[in-house]
Amino acid sequence: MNAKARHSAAMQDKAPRTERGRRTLRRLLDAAAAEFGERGFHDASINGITQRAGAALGSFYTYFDSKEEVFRALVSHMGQLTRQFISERIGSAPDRLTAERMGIEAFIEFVREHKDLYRIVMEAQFVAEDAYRAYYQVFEEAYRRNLKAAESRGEIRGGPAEERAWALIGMNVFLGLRYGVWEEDKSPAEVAAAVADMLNFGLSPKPAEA
Amino acid sequence: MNAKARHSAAMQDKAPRTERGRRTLRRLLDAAAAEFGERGFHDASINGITQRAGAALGSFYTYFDSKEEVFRALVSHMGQLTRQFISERIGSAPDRLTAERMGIEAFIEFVREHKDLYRIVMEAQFVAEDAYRAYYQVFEEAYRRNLKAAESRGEIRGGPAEERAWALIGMNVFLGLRYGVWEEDKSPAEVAAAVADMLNFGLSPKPAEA
DNA sequence: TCGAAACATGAGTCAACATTCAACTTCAGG
DNA sequence: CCTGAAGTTGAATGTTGACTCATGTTTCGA
Repeated sequence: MNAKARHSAAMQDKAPRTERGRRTLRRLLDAAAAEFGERGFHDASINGITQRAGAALGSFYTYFDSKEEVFRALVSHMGQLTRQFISERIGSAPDRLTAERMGIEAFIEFVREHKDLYRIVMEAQFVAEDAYRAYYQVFEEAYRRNLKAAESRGEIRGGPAEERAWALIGMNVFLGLRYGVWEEDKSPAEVAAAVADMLNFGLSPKPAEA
Repeated sequence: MNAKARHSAAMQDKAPRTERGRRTLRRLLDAAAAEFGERGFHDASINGITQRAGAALGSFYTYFDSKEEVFRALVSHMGQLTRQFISERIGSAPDRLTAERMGIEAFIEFVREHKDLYRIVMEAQFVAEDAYRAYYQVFEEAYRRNLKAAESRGEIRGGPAEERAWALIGMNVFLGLRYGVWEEDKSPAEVAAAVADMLNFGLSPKPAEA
């Protein structure tokens, strides 16, 4: 996916045309991720971004229309990275329940490796709510599809896919926050195994009615 | 819980001493909740708050030291309201699994009635992270205690309480966001029932091994 | 080699608040 | 009906930082 497509229509005119331009854009994007991740949207400054990127203040506006636009670009970028990483990691799962456990493990690992971008996604709820909703909407749809498919294969018990999807997303998000961003005191595998057990068999000591 | 205790040591000197003062403080608090809830921390202005409260700009500083301080006061206030509401609602539950379902239902209802305060809590992650962590820490501890107790009563299968607690918190948070804040297209009871089934019996079509 | 398109630069502009403060009002107790 | 503590007022201050733009430099096709 190239820069032009990634940043949508608003960027058409600002897309770099030379190799030098592409390098500068990349540096600005990396710098912005670091700046936003460390200081949050409002405390981040364009100055800080260009400083980190080793570019002049004005250069920022050669590639972006506003502070919010880079932010949105980063949210969208994170969405793609995440989906790609997770889907690669759970691709080898023999069934949905295993996929669920591997997904949790992979997600926590991923968050640890991309704390900056992850904080940006979470902050998007307040800076670019539409981008935030879109981000999770995509996950919800994927989850729904996967749950339906697994149900029809008999891998899981039948039930409403939408509510389950949001519940699973919430679980992942908070596990990522607690064990990925806040503290790394437990291994992702350990956390995933613990939660997967609850997810597979439930909390009830008695099995479900037929 | 009175205003002095609620807003901690930092407010000692600013506590109102007369009835008139208490009324103004209350108006400012309500106005601040509305302003922060609607516009977010950074777009909210002290001017907007005092305007809504029908007070003068300077009066704000008679009761608060800074913009961030009211914000923190509101986060803490929301924590108390939430815990009180939920615990009242699940007080009558015969067992933990029922409590879990009732808790989800109550939480979604509560969020619907307090959208402003709920957005403030979520935004606290970026405005006052310590307050945000403290908020969820309290829930985690309560969850852990409840899960342990239920386990020892044989109401639920044994397992790691901490990971389960964070998973359950995440579920509730996202269900509250989706079905409480974003869209009210499903009844809280419906959502709670759907998720409680997954929580009780798991997704696996086969029961857990002994 | 030349010219134009791309790109880079950073001082300067400008509006938006958070916060302060000195003057003013209210009101209860004496 | 006086006095001082409590509360109210909003103009003024000061800072901050996004965004502009005129000027300069680099790249590259012809």
